[in-house]
Amino acid sequence: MAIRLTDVANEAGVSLATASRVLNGSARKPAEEISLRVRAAAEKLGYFPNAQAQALARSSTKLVGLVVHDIADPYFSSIARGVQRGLDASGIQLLLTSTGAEHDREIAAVRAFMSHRTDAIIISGTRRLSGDQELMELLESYQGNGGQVAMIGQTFPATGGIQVDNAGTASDLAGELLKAGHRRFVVLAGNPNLVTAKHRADGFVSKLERSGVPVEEVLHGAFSREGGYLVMSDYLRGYQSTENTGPVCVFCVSDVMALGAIRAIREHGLRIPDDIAIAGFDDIPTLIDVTPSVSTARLPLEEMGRMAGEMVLAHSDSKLLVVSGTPVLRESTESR
Amino acid sequence: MAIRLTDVANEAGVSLATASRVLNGSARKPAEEISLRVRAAAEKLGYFPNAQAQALARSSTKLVGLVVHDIADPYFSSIARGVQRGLDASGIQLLLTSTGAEHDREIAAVRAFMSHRTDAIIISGTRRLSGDQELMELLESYQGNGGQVAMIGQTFPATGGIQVDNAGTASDLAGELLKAGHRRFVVLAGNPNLVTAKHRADGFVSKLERSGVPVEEVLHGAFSREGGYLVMSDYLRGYQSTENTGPVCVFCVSDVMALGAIRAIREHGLRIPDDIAIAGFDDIPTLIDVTPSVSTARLPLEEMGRMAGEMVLAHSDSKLLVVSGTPVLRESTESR
DNA sequence: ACTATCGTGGAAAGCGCATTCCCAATTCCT
DNA sequence: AGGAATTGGGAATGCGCTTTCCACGATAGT
Repeated sequence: MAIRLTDVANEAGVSLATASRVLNGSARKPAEEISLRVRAAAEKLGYFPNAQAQALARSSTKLVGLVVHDIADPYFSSIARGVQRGLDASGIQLLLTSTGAEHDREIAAVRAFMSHRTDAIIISGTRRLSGDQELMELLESYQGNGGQVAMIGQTFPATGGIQVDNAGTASDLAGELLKAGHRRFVVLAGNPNLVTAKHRADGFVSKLERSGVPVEEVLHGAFSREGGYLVMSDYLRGYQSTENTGPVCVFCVSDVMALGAIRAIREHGLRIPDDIAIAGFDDIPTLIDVTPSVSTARLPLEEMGRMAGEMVLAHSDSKLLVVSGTPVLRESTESR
Repeated sequence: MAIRLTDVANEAGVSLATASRVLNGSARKPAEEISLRVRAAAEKLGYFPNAQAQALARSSTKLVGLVVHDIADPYFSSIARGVQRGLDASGIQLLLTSTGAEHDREIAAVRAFMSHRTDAIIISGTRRLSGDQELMELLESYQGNGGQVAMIGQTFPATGGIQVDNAGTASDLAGELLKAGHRRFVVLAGNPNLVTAKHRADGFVSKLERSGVPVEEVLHGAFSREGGYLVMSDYLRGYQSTENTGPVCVFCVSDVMALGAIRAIREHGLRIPDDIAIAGFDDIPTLIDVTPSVSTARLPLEEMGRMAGEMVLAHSDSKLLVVSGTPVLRESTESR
């Protein structure tokens, strides 16, 4: 069907071995004159190396797999963009899978990547408090076979990657909110089985406790826009901001949840931040177009993706990078 | 390094051929008892088929390539999610490349996909008025070798895909805006060399002309948030909404541009829609969190991606689907 | 001048799997 | 009961490429 290297070799009147040597990065460089002949032949015939065959013969596929929950979620798409950037120069292709946060599909994705013998696997999704056993074993066996693994957000002890200091960052954010004058807090903690959500909530809560301003309520729900919306709607049914205490400040463990919550607040006819203040986590790019501007803890999402990409390229034994977020207070938590 | 099919065959005490037959969808089904033995061996050894080798032996890679401008752009990430959905059931993997809208990288991406012998290539990016020759030839040769091609948005005559009726949709939107009472129009037309941008602008402009309400200005710039911001900022320097004519209605040829423009309007201290009205195109999911809600022409982005995915799976000779957008007027163009 | 090095191109052996033949064992038909 | 038709497993070939390993001529060394 397509042009093979053999055809090019014939056309150029050289052996297969020689053709391979000139067209691909071999250590041995054939003579200039021969090189030109081969290159000319390849050009003339429109030769494209068969990456599958190359992968089989060498033992590297030049493929890396990325698994995310949902590529249309700005959190993940920012990371994906970063990973692309990190891989860009090296001519490596990205195999992408959105799992919809379903555990089974996550595992299936990793299996598929293993089948495709990707040189590395990058996983950006939230680890669970329990039930990650199978995934972990899979990844360890993958690593045992020479595969690189980097996780973004939460890492496994054995795999390494980019670890976010969720608790510390949430704690910092709580501190800033206190400084800003807030004294009433509620947290939308998302799914308590996701370690990311849990660490963020816990970090926030314990900082406030240490400061003598315990949170009023910790509400659980889905770790999504929908979850933020529903839980917030529910909460608002009994909500009152009293004159003397001022508005409650709601901390959502992700910006996406915060956006859902904001929608709920609006529908309830309340004003932000006058009647209720709100803060998120991540600083997804979407926030730039939201009014009022929403307070959050900024994570260098794209950068994190890039680092993960570069990390797996480096082939160094799995490192662990810890990144912290920085609180950024905006209009949504302004107190008057 | 990893377990091979041969190992499984040995473990099960059968031939390589038999092992292959039971573990992969072969026409010939070995006896039940043998099948069980092989499956048990595979399980025990932790066998993963080598997709590269399979691809070489069969002649299909179970890979499809998707090229977009920027995966972090909600327009493209919506489409990407749709494509994933469309491919989901079939166990096909997605090879993703963001090109940053650079022509060279677009071509490089297609080349890479061809090298990887992807079964199909889906391209979602804006065609140019000129300079697409090379890409087109590449795709035709790819098709000649049995590859499926689907383009999303703008298609090449030879390739097929999901064609958006940009002109017609823009025209409809203009019609609605007229009905809503607007009489002064400006269009931020983006990059005039992108056929998508051009068709949208042209469709809008000509509808208004036919209606006897010619647009006041057509402004060009980058087809991006930045572009919308800059061009709008520039325009606003000389802007006045007079009492008798009411505010100008600015049509941006994409939502992303509209968001940039809105930022500019805000910074300029003007209110939407009181001082200036604005409409976009695409209805990207991001809009849901923007206030005031912005008018636009809704495109079923995710659906388009899904259709493209299913189209290339169908292996039918490249079809062409035309989709139209539907105008949806929201707060940003409310006239009082 | 003769042997000990290089430097270079070619032949051939895989990489891991699908698949076409081929052959032995059954089953079927008359 | 005997041969034909059928079933089911195994040996071998090839997918397109990389990479030893060889052979050969050119160069250098003493």
